[in-house]
Amino acid sequence: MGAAKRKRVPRAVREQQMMDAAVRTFARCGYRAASMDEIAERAGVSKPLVYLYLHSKEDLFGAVVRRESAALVAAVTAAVEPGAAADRQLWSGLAGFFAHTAAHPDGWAVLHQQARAQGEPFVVEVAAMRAEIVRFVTGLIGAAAKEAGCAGELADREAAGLAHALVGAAESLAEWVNAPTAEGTSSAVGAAPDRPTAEEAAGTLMNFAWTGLDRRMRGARWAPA
Amino acid sequence: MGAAKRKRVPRAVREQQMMDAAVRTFARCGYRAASMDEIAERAGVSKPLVYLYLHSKEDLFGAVVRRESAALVAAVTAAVEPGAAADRQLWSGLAGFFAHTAAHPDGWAVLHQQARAQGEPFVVEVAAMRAEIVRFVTGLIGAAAKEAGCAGELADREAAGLAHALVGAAESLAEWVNAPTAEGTSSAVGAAPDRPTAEEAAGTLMNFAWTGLDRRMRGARWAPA
Amino acid sequence: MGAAKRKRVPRAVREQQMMDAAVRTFARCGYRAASMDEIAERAGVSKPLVYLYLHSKEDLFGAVVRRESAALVAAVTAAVEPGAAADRQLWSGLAGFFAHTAAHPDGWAVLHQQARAQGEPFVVEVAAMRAEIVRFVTGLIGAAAKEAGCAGELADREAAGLAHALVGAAESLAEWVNAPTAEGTSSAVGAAPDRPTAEEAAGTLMNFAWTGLDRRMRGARWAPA
Amino acid sequence: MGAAKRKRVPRAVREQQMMDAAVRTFARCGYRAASMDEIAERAGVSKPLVYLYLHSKEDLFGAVVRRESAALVAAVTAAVEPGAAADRQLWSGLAGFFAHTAAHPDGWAVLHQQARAQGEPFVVEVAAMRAEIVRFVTGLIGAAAKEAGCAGELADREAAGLAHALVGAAESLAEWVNAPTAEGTSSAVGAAPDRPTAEEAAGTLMNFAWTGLDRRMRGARWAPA
DNA sequence: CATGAATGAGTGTTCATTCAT
DNA sequence: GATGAATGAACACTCATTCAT
Repeated sequence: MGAAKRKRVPRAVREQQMMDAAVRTFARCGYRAASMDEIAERAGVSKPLVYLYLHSKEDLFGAVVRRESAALVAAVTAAVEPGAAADRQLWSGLAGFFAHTAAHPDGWAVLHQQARAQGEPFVVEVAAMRAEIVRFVTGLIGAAAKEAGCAGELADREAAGLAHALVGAAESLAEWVNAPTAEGTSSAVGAAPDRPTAEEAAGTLMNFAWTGLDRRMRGARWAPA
Repeated sequence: MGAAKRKRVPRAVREQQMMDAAVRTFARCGYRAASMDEIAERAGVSKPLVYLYLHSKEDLFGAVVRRESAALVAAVTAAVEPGAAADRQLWSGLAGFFAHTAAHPDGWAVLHQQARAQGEPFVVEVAAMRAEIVRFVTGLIGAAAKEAGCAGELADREAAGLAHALVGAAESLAEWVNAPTAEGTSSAVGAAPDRPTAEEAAGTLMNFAWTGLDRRMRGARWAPA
Repeated sequence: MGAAKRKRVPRAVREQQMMDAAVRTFARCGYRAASMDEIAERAGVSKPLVYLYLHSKEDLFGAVVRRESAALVAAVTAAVEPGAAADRQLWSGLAGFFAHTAAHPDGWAVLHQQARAQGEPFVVEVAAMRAEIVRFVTGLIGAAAKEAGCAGELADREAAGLAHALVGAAESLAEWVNAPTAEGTSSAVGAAPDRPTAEEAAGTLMNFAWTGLDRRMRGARWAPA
Repeated sequence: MGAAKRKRVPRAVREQQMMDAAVRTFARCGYRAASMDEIAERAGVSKPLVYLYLHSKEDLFGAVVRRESAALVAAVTAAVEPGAAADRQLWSGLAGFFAHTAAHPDGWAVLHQQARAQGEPFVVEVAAMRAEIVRFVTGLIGAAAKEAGCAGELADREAAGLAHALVGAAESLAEWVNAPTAEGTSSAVGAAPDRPTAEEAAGTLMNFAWTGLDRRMRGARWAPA
């Protein structure tokens, strides 16, 4: 009696609620500044329950990082059309990336800003996820080169470098595009009219990157002199 | 005996020593996890002296961010040849950027990872510095468009977007190139034994970006269909 | 084993224990010199618990001041016989005051010496309590004047001044009476071996003050010439 | 050169300047909260000089207490007319007391609020000074009793109690009278019109106390029944 | 004589974490 | 299963105090 009796909720659901609260809190305060008290309160449970289910702050953060990493990779993977041409695949993957980060800014902040700022265990985890994406992009670039009929022209190492650059460009663009206004909900009914959609952002980047890649794959080169 | 008892050192010098220690500590532990005790010890002074000169942890971090920001901007600025062609300027600026981040990884980590993960005062400060660089790159892209004789073709807003993408690509490449070991998990290509020089990294990026920009400025466009 | 490990005690009780410890510590060391460590130890709990319940040193001191103020006012109020004559009421109130300060010397020290030596928030609080008592005494003086049939003779402002003087006299007497040892330096009379009871002290003060008030109310005046 | 060369000043003068600064600082912040840095700065000298002359914070506070004690006693002593009648002497002494405390509120605050709130060494010192004044008043009361021709009627112990009460009443009245407006300068050109002068305050107190004493000395008594 | 440089020791405060109920 | 009660360990910050110059 009294303050709205807590409903009995299965463990899996409670864990998700806790992680939801943790994502928000970690994104807004940073890993260290976020307190377990605040997370528990935001999740609407008592602190010992958080420890019972998720064992420690470090474990909780790790779980959050893994969940958000998986969600991002899943979103990008689901966005690409498997059989399409390499450029089309790249474009749709980028669109998926922009859409997901726009829809889940807190998750993206945890991955991109918080996890990378903490020590060993987390940087590695998020780096692995990023490496997976880079590898995927590297593959697309290689495939495109093959499609263009000039396989040997582009060394594996250079392709990897280009993929890294492209992924970095996408991240930077995502931050720029999502920055000014605050946490939009997913449905996006009231989005500002001048904020580009995910597809537009992907188009802008392709416009810049793909043409460069395309010419590079055909043997063009820039030299300082 | 032992650790040179209480050497008298002028204030300006001590402040630099403290900030050096702070850069290392903040880069390795993050802002919150770094303790003033550790910073003081690494600087070879007592904690009260740090407070006497730099007033608070927040002030110290701010001073560090400003010093490293200024150093990075100075390095990039010093690297470009003022009268040269736009592409040449871009290349040399990129080379300066890669060289500086490779030479000062801790400073770069503080700017790129730590300061952006903390709240209001610092994100703004480092964002301002980044904006300055983006503006410079935007200017170069505009100049290049003019040199190429196709001024009206490229909207200001698109040029800014391209600049953002390019800076992001450079940051990403810098992290890849300067990484202690490769982040590959499975088989992968792995890190090359010979880390590329700053000029090489700048070349790789120009090779990818400039050719794309060049074609884009001449009206080429990529479209999803 | 040893000091009763972690006994579970309800919050309300623990808070009183903490405040008891705080009263002793603040009275003996002063507000600033008292350390939260010492208070916690004397209360038999750990420091974080003190902070969990009482939030800060300032809050703790404020809570102590309020509790002791209320206790003193309650003791004085409870001592007076509501229907009695004004002089009788005054006498019994004084007796209550002397009895309470003698029984709770630490509480009295916190109110009279420590709280008044600290800044804004506390001086005001204790001044308000004192003003309440002064107001009560002022009322009694006025009532006595009416009883004596000479209402207009005594201006309100003079009555307030007399009340202030009387309260000050009582405070001073209380300190003298409750002093651990006499403060005489040279020969002096020294402390009497038998400390007067509260009723005796009240009598002494009435003997001095009431006769003066009585004559003053009948129009007597002292003039320097 | 540069910032107004400090004039060479004899030690005795410098010490007085330091103690002036200390009185202000101790009165406003309290003993513990006052920092030697602030005192030195307010005195316009460097901190080591304060230590050279006054050895420690405790010594400095002690010196201040002694100086202000002596000044108060001297002011009261100088105010009484040696040969006059006892009541006249008491009145003029009270007037001296009110005048001095009004003119030196910081000194009075240090004696009455700060010194009494600190531990052993200072409470004793200020208590001794107070005892001296109480003894003087006790003597006056005895003399008055003798003048009134009823020596045996008033026991020494009761006279001492009355003196304590009278001194307490004076202190309380002084605080009431000096409280509302802030630190007036000594000359008192712009004093509020409704703040009583020292002579008026002394008159009020005599009006109340002396008539009571007078009757008491003639054998009158108040009794609870 | 006077001071900038320097520190040991301590303060209030917070947090992740556990147990008894 | 869920929670109020409780703590060990650490951290940012301050201050009285002393040398070397």
